[in-house]
Amino acid sequence: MKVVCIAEKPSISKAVAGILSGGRPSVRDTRNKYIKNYDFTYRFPSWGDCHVTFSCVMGHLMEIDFEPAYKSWQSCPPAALFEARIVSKVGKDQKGVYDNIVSECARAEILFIWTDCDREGEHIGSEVMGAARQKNPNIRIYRANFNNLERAHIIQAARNPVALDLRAAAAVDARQELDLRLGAAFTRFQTLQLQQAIQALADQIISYGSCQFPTLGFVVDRWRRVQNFRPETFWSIKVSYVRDDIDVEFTWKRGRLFDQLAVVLMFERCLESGMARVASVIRKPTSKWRPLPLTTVELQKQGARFLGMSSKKVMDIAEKLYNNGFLSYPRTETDQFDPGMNLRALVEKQVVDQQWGTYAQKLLDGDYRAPRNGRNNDKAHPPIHPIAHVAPHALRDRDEHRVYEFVVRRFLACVSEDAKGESSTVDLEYGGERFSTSGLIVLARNYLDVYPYDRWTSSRPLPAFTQGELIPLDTANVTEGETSSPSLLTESELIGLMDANGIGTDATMADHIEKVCERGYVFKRPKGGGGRGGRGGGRGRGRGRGAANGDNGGGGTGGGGITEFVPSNLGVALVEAYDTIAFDASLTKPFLRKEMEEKMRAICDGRKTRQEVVHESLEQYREVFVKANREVGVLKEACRRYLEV
DNA sequence: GCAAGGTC
Repeated sequence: MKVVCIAEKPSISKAVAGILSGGRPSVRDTRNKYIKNYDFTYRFPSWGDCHVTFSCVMGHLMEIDFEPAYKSWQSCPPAALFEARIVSKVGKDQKGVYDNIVSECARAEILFIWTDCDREGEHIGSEVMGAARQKNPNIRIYRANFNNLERAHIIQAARNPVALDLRAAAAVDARQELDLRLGAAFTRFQTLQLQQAIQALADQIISYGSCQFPTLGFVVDRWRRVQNFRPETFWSIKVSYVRDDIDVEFTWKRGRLFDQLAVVLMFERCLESGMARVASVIRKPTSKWRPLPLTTVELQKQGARFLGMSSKKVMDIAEKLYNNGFLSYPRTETDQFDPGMNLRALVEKQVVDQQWGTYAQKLLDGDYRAPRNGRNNDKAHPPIHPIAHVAPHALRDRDEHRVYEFVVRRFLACVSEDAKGESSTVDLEYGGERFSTSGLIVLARNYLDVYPYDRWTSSRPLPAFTQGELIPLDTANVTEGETSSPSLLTESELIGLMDANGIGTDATMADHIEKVCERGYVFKRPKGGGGRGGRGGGRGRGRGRGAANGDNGGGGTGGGGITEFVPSNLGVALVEAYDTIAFDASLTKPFLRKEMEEKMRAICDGRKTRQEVVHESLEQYREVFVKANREVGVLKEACRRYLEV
């Protein structure tokens, strides 16, 4: 019996073939330089002794597009793209991969699919199925259910083949079709209309996509909040008392109020009451939790915040480290380690390191703790962790080492003890008002010793207070302050918003951010560099031309500062126009994407068919499209206003 | 010349 196994990527086929063959597969080259065929024999309980060929694809095999007749932008009105026939073909550069599957399966009895166990993985599996049936329509098809590469888990998966989830594959089919139709129709519509109407946009592509537009929307939303910000004056009461040479400031429990008269009245009541009384003294143990296992989103956020790199750059580096076998797969939503994973063995690999080796050894000597579990599990990949130790000099690029170092420190922190401390809180009662101060003593830094990205330090020590004692305060004042302007979106915040709103996936978020820069919808600039407030802070900049501000190459290299996003005039105009045209269905809001997620879930659950979802969604999109066409004047007007000043 | 999703 011949069995052909196909994984989603080279690393998986290599790892699984290694486990099932007992480390001794024979290796054959294919027509793709990244892909090998691993041959070995294996006894499957249900199929007996088999000749196995283990190979893989590299992501999706097929791509969809409109029939060639619709290729030219002049060939049809954009609205026709809602009905145009779509064809599926072998992807560019995928011919060798495709042919390998066709020929390997031609003489096989069984196709055993080992793609990732997520929706896209089911879809890729269905593409592999199509290729396998090309020359062998009767081949039997199974799927492996696995979500990590632990030996026992893989063997378990090999012994218990399941069926491919064709509903999940159908859900992806629906998403692909809708993204293509909606994206292409609106891109052509906007581009053709605006190029012709506005000189400054004559040779610019004004693309629409269900991820790029909401990404732009986030940037513009925040920018508007900054523009519309007006400082407000607030008042508060502050009291202080010196004991043992320590000046202790107590803050008002009410925080701050925007009513000066009210604050003054309360303050007077305080003064009239004479002395303050210590209402309570509470000392209790406290701790600062160690971080969760590392996901892609978290890596990108922290990379932007602590390493000063763009999310794109962090991902590029992480992929490179993965391809060199230093890091595990960098695209994961999972923040729980599988209980079967041998994490101590991974810690052991780090004891040789100059910087954190001693710490790793301490973990092995007894400080090791099982990691915390987060709430996410994509059922396809473990959290990002180091696979091998890499000495600093082995990585020529300094940024590569900084990303590697972050992943290692994060991993070691995950399996450490929480930091421990003692907090003390002293509450005062003064003229019917409550005041409070608190102190912290860090008793055991624990994970903080290896994870400098978190800060937790002891405050100045508090003098001793006794509950019930009366205190003659040294100062008591009404203070005045102004609310301060929010700041523009940082990359870390943008990633957070995209994640929270389901815009893009772990693998694509950085691409969407890059895309809106490339289209000239938004610009990046060093945080704090642009000065804030004042109308026009972001307006004089960028004529909506293209990624102008010279950031493209080195996006935050040097490990330097944090960047923030400013919308271009074009970006602001687009958001404003679509908010006007159809606020409830604005294309720059995240909900189209959220609806899509819901629809895909409906297909997966069997509540709806692919056809039903596509049909009803197209109906809905067509309505928005018709409205946009009818009110194209609003779009043009907005662009004129912002671009032809 | 259009999307978003895999992966290299």
